[in-house]
Amino acid sequence: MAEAGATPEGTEPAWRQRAVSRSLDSARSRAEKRAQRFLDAAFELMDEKGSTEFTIQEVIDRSGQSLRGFYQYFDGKDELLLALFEETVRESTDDIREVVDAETEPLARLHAYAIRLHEWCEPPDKPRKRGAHNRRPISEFMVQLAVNHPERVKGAMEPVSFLLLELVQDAARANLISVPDARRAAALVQQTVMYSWFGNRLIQNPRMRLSAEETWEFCLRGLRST
Amino acid sequence: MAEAGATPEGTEPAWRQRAVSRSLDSARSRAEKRAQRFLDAAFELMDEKGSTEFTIQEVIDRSGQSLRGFYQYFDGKDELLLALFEETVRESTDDIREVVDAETEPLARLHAYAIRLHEWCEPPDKPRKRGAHNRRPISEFMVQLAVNHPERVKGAMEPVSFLLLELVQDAARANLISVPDARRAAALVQQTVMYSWFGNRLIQNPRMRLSAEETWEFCLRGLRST
DNA sequence: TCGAGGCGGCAATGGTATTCTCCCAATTGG
DNA sequence: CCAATTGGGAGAATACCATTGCCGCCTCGA
Repeated sequence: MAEAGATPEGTEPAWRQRAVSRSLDSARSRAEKRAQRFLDAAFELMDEKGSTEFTIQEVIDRSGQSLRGFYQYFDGKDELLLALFEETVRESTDDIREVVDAETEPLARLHAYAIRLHEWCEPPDKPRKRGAHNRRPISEFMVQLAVNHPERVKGAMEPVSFLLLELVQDAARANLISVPDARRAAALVQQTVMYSWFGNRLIQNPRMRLSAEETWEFCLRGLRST
Repeated sequence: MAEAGATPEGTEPAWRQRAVSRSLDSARSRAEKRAQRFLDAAFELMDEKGSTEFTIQEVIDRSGQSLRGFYQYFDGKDELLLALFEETVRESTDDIREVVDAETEPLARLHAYAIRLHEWCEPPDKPRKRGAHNRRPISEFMVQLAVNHPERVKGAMEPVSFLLLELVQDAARANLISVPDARRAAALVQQTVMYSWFGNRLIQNPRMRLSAEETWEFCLRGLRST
C-alpha cells in the first residue's frame, strides 16, 4: 500500500494541464514557465500579505508580465487561486506522506496523518521548510472555494483524501478499527480534523482551542466500531 | 436547566441594539421598524436568489427606503448580513430548543440537538415553517464571516452554543458520558456536526453524504469516556 | 412661524476584475 | 531576404458594486 507518488489520476498537476492546453503544444515548456512565473508571484504576495487579497495588477507587476498574458493563462482570479491551492495540496501531500511513512503500525500511521493534517493549516511559528508556503491564507480561501466550486476543491484534495482512505482501509483490514464503509469513515475523519482547525478560529482563548491530539482521540473513538 | 429564553447576555438582539443606538432614543420604535424593513427585504432577496449576493441597491428598492437611510442603520453590507445571521440563529435556537425539550432523557436531548443542528443548514424540501428562511445562503456566508469576523460569528452563535453546553453538562452529570471538560466537548460536537454538513457539499454522490444520524453516532462514541 | 435635523434622491468616488484596442517585434514560410 | 502572421506588452476602457457626498424638502418642536 501507499506507493511513492500514488496520485489517483496521473501525476500531472491539474492546473498545469489547463494552463498549458491553452497554448500550442510545441510552445509547451515556454508556456509552463510563464504560468509558473504568475504562480510564483502570487505565492510571494500571499506569503507577504498573509491573505489572498492581492490584486491581479500586483501579480502582473511582480511577475513582470502583462495583464493580457495573465488572462491568456488563467480564466480569472479564481483559477489562479485554485492553481495555488492545488500546488499547496500537492506540497502537503508529500509532507504528510513522509510523516506517515515513518510509521509502520496502521493506527500509528493514521495518527500521524491526523496530526499532520490538523497542523497543515496552522501558520508554523517554526521556520517553514524551504520552498513551503504559508498555508493559512490558502486554507482560509479554501472554504470560500468550497462554497463556490465544490467539485474543484474536491478534485484538488483528491491526493490527501486518497491517502487517508488507504490508511483507513489498512487499519480496518488489521481489525484495529471497525468501520462498515471505509469511504464514509475517511470522509468523517477528514472533515472533523480539518474543520476542527477552522473552528478554532472562533475560540479566542488559546487554552480552549482544540489541539490536534484531542481531535484525533475524538476521531479514534469514533472509528472504534462504527 | 434549560430555562425558557435563557440567552447568556440579555435577550435583546444585538443588531437591534446597534441599529437603534444610532438613532435618538425617542424615535426608537420608528427606527426599529425601518431597520426591520431592510432586514425583511434582504431576507426576501436572499430567499429568492438563494445567495447573499444581492446588491445594496436591490435592498433599497425592495424595501422602498433610501440608500442614505440604509447607511444610517448599518455600517455596511457586512453589518446587514451579520444582522440576518443573528436573526437566523435566533430563529433556529428556538426551533432546536423546542425539539430538545420534547425529550427528557439527557442523551435523547443531545441526540435531538445534534440532528436538528445538522439539518439546520439544509434547504428543507419540505415547506418551511411560516416565517422561517432559507438558511443555506446564510450558512454559506457564515464561513466567510468566520474568516473575517470570527468574534462576531462566535457572538451570534452564542445562543446555540450555550444550549449545547447545558445539554452536555446535563449528560455528564448523569454519568451518561464522561468528558473532562464540558466546554471543549461541546465545541467538538458543535464543530463536527456543523462542518459535517458543510463538508457534504464536497461529495457529489448523494448516497455517500454523511447523514445527521451518522454524524451523531460518531460524536456519541467520541463523548463516551474522553 | 422659524429653524434644524431627518431623510429621499442621486450624482460622485474608489477599488477591482475583466475586456478591448493598438502596436511592436520576433518568427516563419516563400 | 522580405512580408505576413501572430504572440504578447502597455494600458485605456468597461462593468460592477459599495460607500460617500451634496442638495434640498419636509416635518416637528419651540
